[in-house]
Amino acid sequence: MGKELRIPSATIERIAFYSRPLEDLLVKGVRVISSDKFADMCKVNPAQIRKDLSYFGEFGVRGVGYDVRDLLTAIKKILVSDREWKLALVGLGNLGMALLRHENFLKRGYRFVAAFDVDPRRIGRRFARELVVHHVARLNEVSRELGVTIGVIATPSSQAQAVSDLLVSAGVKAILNFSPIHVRKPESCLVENVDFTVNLDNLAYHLTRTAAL
Amino acid sequence: MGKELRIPSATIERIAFYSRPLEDLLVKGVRVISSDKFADMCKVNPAQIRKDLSYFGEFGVRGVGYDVRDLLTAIKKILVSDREWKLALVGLGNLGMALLRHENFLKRGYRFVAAFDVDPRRIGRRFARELVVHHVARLNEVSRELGVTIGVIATPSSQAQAVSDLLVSAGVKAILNFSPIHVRKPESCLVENVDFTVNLDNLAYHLTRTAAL
DNA sequence: TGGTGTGAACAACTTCACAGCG
DNA sequence: CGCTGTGAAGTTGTTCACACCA
Repeated sequence: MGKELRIPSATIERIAFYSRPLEDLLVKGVRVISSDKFADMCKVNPAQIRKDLSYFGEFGVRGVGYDVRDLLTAIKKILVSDREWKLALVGLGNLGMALLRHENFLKRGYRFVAAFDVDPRRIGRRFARELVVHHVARLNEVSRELGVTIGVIATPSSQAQAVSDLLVSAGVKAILNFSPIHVRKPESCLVENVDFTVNLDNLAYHLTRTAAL
Repeated sequence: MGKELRIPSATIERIAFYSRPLEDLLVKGVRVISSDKFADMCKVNPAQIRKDLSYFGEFGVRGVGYDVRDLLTAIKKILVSDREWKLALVGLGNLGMALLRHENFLKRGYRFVAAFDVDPRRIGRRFARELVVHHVARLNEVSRELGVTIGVIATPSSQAQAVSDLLVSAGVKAILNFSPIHVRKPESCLVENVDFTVNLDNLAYHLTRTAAL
């Protein structure tokens, strides 16, 4: 019924994921899908899907299912990925470069509008039309000017805390952190950490438990 | 007490994370740490840390705390990251290249021993000492020969399912999947999915709820 | 004394089961 | 009739509180 109650963060993550299979269905020309079939695609329980969606409203038709296009639109609205978010990248090493060039971000409304590094060989380099690499010293100035809302840290971990502080003082309210340390930051700033080796550790652990190698 | 009981998967993920701050402490010369202080570093509840560790044994000393070096060793043993795991990379686009060059993997015992692509310009290219890029057609043969245990998918999503099937048929038992689709695979094969845009969706959602922009 | 290890209380999340509607 | 939406039951994970030990 979508009453204004506390929404489980697990629900948000699943909702974000649902949009991908929905896009597939749309491309394939599927118009309507039941929670049962969709659950199958997403590998979750059908009730889970119904409940997740019910936090935000009533999107289905009883006896029929969900209209694929409408549901996708609704989800994008929920996630606020129906607007464009401006990102700043800090650190243009291998990973940073790959992120800049990664097309999925732009497809989903996340646009890099600024990039920063300390290496003189990288400064001044140009990507896409509008994106120039600046020295980190100009982070505050440039970020504010361009209206950056999300910062992406792709520096060595030794720099991550300093970069985070800079981003915070530049008014950036959310950070996606690819360095393997948890940065210290004020309450008002949100951080998501991404560390691939944690995923590998997980696989390694479960590999040795479940399947004998 | 470390009885052989079911271990929460959330515990495994945290244990994997604990090793990072522990390494920092070790470098700084800190010998012993209490669950309180360590919890502070990791931003979790102290009881959580004690309980997580207690699933695997008794590592602490009452009235004192945990020996940093011993605990780190114990954790590596738990995660089986005290041995080397052999990885195969499929897809040498921007992301794939960045992963190959990313030093953190090797530091933590994950070594790329093979790489595959379909682009003729990439095939035959050499990385590090021992790593040559092969055509995907040779995936089965080369992977078996080198004893690959974990496959990493960094191809466009259109190829992800086919690559997954190939890896499975080459006897690979675990996959780290960077493409934004959930691949279909047999029970016996473990998959971890990584999709940065889901992290961004999360940030975007919480940004608009908590802080007014 | 001070900090671990852990049963028991609590909180969060998931699944069930079915009423209710198209 | 079939499938959604949802309270209630069940499951899993987290935190408390304190016995116990170095």
